[in-house]
Amino acid sequence: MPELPEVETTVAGLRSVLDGAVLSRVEPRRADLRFPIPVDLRQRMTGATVTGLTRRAKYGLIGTDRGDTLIFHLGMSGRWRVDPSEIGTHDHLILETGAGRLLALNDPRRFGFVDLVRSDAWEAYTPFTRMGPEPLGPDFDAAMLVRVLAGKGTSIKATLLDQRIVAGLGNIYVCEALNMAGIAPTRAAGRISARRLALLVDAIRAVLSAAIAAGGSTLRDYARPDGELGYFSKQWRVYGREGLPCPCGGTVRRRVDGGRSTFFCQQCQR
DNA sequence: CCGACAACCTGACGGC
DNA sequence: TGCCGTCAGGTTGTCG
Repeated sequence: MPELPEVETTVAGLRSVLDGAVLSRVEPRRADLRFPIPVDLRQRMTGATVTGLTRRAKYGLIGTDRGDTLIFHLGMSGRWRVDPSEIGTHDHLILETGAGRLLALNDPRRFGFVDLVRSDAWEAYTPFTRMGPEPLGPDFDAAMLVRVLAGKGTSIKATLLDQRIVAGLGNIYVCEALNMAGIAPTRAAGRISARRLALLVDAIRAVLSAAIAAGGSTLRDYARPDGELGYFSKQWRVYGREGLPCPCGGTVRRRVDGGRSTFFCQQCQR
């Protein structure tokens, strides 16, 4: 489930294999995922040395010494397989290092994509120019939320899923954070007190940090050959738990908003 | 301004 | 066994 924590642990896993490595083989296995794979990707990346990996929102970035940065997005079902025993149907991009390590970008649904940008201009990459701050970064705080949510009639759930407000949250962690903060998902974003928005900021930071920590300590990394859920799924308070108890003692409910499931507790979320 | 919905895809799972 | 409906982590655009 690639939301911010999964991309973070994925990038950490890739870093241990790729950072400083030479890309001896770069092989797209098909012409497109959600969007076309750049036709010159193989030519531009093959033989390059990886100089660093980072994450922005739900995007991973792999920089090279040629001034190119490979950007990837995992969509709904994407993941990197590390040293797979064989290349499978949905392995769409293969990377091999000079040390013989193998990485395969696997994405059955192909909602993900890869792209190539000049490293000195990655911030100008279109998706990034419209994006809100990193939820774990210094620019995301209660004062900022108060400012951008003022007057908004949109539900707080839809608002937090809007990457222009804050970048990296998805359906799972929005449900979890709203439950932790005791805020009903349907509440109008502009009608939440500054005090409760401060609790929401804390909740978002806490749930993301805990998920990253679980990925880092128990999963080690999200990039691995199998497709098991990360350990953090065991810690879900409401997501996927319809009919089961909320930590407050209430019962978790499910509703559908804009075609997506929302899990929440009527007793403690107002 | 806001919510609903479709589209892009494949796979897993439950019911019969 | 198998068929069918439903659902799934994201994003973007359109419509009313």
